[in-house]
Amino acid sequence: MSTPLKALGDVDRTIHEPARLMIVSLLYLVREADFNWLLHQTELTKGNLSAHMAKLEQAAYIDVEKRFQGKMPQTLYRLNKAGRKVLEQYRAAMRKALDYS
Amino acid sequence: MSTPLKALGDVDRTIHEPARLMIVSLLYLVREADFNWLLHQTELTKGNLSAHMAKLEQAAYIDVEKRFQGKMPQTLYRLNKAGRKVLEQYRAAMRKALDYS
DNA sequence: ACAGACCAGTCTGTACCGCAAACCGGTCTG
DNA sequence: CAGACCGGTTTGCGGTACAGACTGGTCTGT
Repeated sequence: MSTPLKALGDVDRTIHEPARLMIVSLLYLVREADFNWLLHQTELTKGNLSAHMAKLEQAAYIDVEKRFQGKMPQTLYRLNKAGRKVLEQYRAAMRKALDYS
Repeated sequence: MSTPLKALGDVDRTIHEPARLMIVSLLYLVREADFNWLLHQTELTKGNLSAHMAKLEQAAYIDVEKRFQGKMPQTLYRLNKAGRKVLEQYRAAMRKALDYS
């Protein structure tokens, strides 16, 4: 068993990144969101958001659905089971690590 | 006023880095430590630890004292006022950001 | 006295990463 | 039909974490 502080050594870097932590937390709360909604919530640039979403997809933490809303393309994101689990573990680990006198 | 999640956008990257968060938390708790003690506590490599300490020093979060312990060189680190404050703010921000249903 | 192991760190090279701006295919407006 | 706008992706750049090689010096054994 390792101490809460040492556990920081192996936090999930994919989620630890602030922008992605924000995104993943949002998805955790809303269940589904499109690119633009995330764009406005996070206040990231488009390029930046796109890159982060790609990373989350590659890590297989989110499911991505591309479709057309009328004639305009739209991308939908959902946090999947793996993503939800990783976030919960991350939150627990961080809270423990930050919780001292 | 920004929501706790949005506040993630401007967390202090110097402290957010897991290795450094660990170091700074340790220093917060012990008040003073030398290189080797940190080395063993964190299980980082020497090069890595050295680089992190340099960064913390450059950010002016720690005070560094080089001296000799007998004939061997020894470096002592202490978290200064700025460092303590930044850590406290970071902890508060992270707890808020991670605290939702 | 000298060689080699060890010690406390620092320096260097590499691979990755976050970021914004440029770009792209397509749609809407005048 | 030209130019603004929309939903994203790609590119280029600067910065960063990391491990391993290196440095300057001390200790041990013979």
